[in-house]
Amino acid sequence: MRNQEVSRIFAAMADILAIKSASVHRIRTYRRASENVASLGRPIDELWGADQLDTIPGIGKTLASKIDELMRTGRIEAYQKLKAEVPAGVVAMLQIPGVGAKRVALFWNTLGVTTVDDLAQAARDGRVASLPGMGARSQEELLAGIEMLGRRTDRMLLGIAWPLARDMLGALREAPGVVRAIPAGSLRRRRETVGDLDLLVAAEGPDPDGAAIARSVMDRFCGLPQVAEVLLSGITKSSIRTHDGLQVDLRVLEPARWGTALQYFTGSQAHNIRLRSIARERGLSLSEYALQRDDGSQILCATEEQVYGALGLPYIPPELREDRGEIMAAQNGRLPQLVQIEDLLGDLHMHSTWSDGHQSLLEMARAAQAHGLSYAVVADHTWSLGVVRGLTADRLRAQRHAIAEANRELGGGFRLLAGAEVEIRADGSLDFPDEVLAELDVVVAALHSGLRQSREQVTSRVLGAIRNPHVDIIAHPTGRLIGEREAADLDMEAVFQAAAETGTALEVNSWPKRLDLRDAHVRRAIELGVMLSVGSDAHHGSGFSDLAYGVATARRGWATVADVVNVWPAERLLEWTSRPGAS
DNA sequence: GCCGTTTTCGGCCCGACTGTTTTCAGTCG
Repeated sequence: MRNQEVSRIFAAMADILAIKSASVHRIRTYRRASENVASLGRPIDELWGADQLDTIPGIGKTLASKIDELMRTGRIEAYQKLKAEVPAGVVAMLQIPGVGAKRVALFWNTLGVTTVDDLAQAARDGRVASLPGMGARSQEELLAGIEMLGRRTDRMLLGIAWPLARDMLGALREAPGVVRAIPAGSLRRRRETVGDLDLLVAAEGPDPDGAAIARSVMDRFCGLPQVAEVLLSGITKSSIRTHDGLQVDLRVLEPARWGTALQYFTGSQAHNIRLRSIARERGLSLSEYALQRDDGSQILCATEEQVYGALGLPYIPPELREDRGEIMAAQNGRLPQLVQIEDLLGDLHMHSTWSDGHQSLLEMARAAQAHGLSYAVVADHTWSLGVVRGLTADRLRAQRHAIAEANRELGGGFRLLAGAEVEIRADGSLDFPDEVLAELDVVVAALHSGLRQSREQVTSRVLGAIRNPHVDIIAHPTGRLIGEREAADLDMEAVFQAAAETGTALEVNSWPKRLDLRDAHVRRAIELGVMLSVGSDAHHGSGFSDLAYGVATARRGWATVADVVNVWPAERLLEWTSRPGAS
């Protein structure tokens, strides 16, 4: 799987071309190609093998031939040439906040600096301030930016960023004149990680242009307890840095322009560029403030539906706005009806104090019920995972009695189903024999060890589990932990095909750190006819709220209710687990 | 470099903020 390698090379080529002052459109082409390859969801090697590289959006003849060259020879001559032209240390200067390609070229060409350290020294010597367009102030900013490089934070998990945004917005809602306050940007699109937060506030007040109200909201924002540093503060836009290093941008606008503003600040950039092209075709110019006709008259949009409507499109849910075909789907009336959190009737993956959970069966059941579910599968770990007190066959049977008792206690309003999160062991076997699995309502199987095995080994383990007639769901299939652990080196195409054949569901695990399957895999799985289970993996009653992240990930993969098994009532689910060939 | 109801050339989104500037260039999203 060489998607990341191709993506990285194209991004690097874009950087170098920018420093060389190539056409901005050509540079953008490389960046877009880089992003599209990274979010492909299937191995680029396969597309290459099938001579289908040109089916990737933004990949034409030239880039396809470069990928082909990489696959055949292991290198891209044009990339090697570019790298030889611009020293790596010069390219690295692009990472400095406030420094773009033009300034990098300026520093390199006039000061002769070829590393960030050299550049810092030049700034300390005062040589930067004398450059055209630079001054004492920008020299200071440059040094501060270089300083920042060292303590830059990684992208933040969705599950951490979301509550942070919620808290900040809660405080802003109390400011006078604020009528709406929500997160925009990648957070609203529910990307698995976010690089910054974009907050959007609609405010109105007594003064005609709303400037005083906007100012007061900005002041409140810059004074929030989370703020470590104010980066910039204008009348429509302010940026701060939080104590944990996350940049947060706030925009304030009038309610009448909410639709265009929300649409614009939600992005993605690629989606917006495409949308604005469509506007141009209709003689309109789209900005965050309005749709403007050629004669200068404006169409104000208070809702996003109006924005899309004016462009002849239905509303496109934020999770789809990545320029991955959603606009064409919208034009053709083929947008998917995405699954919603309210559609989930059950959760097929939760734990209790019987293994490593923190609450009893009854407590977990009541928490699930409080989250709007009507059933949940008790899927505690099994004995091979000794560190979490995994269940032996005897304890598993004892647990079934406890589940029956809990169900009596719960009355008819909620139902616990008997299951287990069975280990797929390093040798490929499951840690319970078929006759034990056959006694369970739902069997979840998962990898927890041996994740670094060879592609052949680890893939064959998962395929074996999928083909076991008792196994209903594969939990967190790739085992990745975002920012901590790479996914196992699985042949995902083979996994999807086997799961589609056997009717085994693949989980979209809702833990913010997992989100596994990830969005691109969800989309590919659906294309191949795989059923999904959005699982909370809750170890505590509060864990069911993570389902929102799992649903968001499924939505980013274009999942509808028809693709998800836990939208079914318990009876239908049980029919499915006892399907032909299943236990 | 890509792409096509503007179709093989000539387009390619739009605006805020900042600093160094007397009208703009660079960066960012």
